[in-house]
Amino acid sequence: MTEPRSLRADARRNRDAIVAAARAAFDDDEQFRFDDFAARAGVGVGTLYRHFPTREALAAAVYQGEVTALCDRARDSLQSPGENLNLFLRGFVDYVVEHAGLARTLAAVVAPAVQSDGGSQLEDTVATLMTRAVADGAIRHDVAAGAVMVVLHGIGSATDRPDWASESRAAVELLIAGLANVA
Amino acid sequence: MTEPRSLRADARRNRDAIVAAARAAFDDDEQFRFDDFAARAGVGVGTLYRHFPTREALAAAVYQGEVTALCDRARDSLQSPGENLNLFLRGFVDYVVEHAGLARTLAAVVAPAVQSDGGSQLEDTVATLMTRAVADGAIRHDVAAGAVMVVLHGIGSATDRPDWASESRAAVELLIAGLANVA
DNA sequence: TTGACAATTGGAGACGATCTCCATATTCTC
DNA sequence: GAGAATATGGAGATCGTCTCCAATTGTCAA
Repeated sequence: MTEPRSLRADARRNRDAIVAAARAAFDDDEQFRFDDFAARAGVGVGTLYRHFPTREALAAAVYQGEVTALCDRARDSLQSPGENLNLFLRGFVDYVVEHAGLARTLAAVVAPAVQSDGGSQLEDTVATLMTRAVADGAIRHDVAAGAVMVVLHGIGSATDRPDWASESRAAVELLIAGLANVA
Repeated sequence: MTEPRSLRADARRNRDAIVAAARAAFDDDEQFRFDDFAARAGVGVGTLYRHFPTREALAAAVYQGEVTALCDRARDSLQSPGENLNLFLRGFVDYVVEHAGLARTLAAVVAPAVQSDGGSQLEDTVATLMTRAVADGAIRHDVAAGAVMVVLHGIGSATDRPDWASESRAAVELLIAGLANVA
């Protein structure tokens, strides 16, 4: 998914160091000049720019890692399809709430890049969970994954609201209620 | 709400011209250097900076105007409280979809400033509509306006999704379904 | 191991956007 | 209409972004 093209050992090391440094900085909600990420990762500016031509590219790489971690959780659950979906949605909020700084930064920077890589990974996971839940009769069949994504998007980008954490949880419950099969 | 402090006539004129120019530029999704807004409004850079110290401040002023226009609609409706709320929510999506460029720019820039002015105006409107709908037994009583705000936030900030418009409409229907009183 | 070649690096400096400052111009008050 | 208060504009300082290439480091065949 990332780059099957083999990177020279030092290049890969530097790349990873940069992503790790950026992740840490984002998570702490620190504000950095783009060049500073280089210093922080112990590499030169040139290196930073070769690996990540733009701030968005860097954010996308961090985002990618986060999303993968998040989606991996969806596989381990042994509940019914309906419960599975609900657990994933609630887990999503918990994760995002736990990493507010990260969410804030990523939401601000990553939007356009998201379509390409990690965005679809998240969407695929949601879509799969929903398809199974529909087959199980647990949720309505007439709702596309995209609608759910829009709500999740809101959770990720409303971090500046004073009462964001609890409101986000409430929004997910609202979402789950809306999805429920009322047949 | 904006500034009760009297501004000199020329100052007010310039301020308005800047906001109008910015609104137009945002709506067209044009990308501008901050200084260019000055030229566009026919004023000097200094004037721009005095009125709007930051890009955010300018975006917030535009946002403020938009939100006011939006909330004014809520007053004219003569339906039942429940229908009223639904109409407002659907109207919100329509408006935002209609002005995607504006939404995109504002969502990207305005986040922190939103709390102060226009943000609460929107939230107040939603809260009022919800309170009435609850009183009328049309929607659940256990959902705070904040949860709805988070969803609306998602609609405003997911503009980069390829199928954003229809997904946003679907998200609102999901929201309305979730709010429905299932008693 | 070693030499030759390719990939990668670092950071000085060019570039360009942002923002400050203040002499001048406009509006307001009496 | 004079003086005080307020607002203006844009030249230039400032500072973050990004390019470029000589020097370094990793790779691999012999």
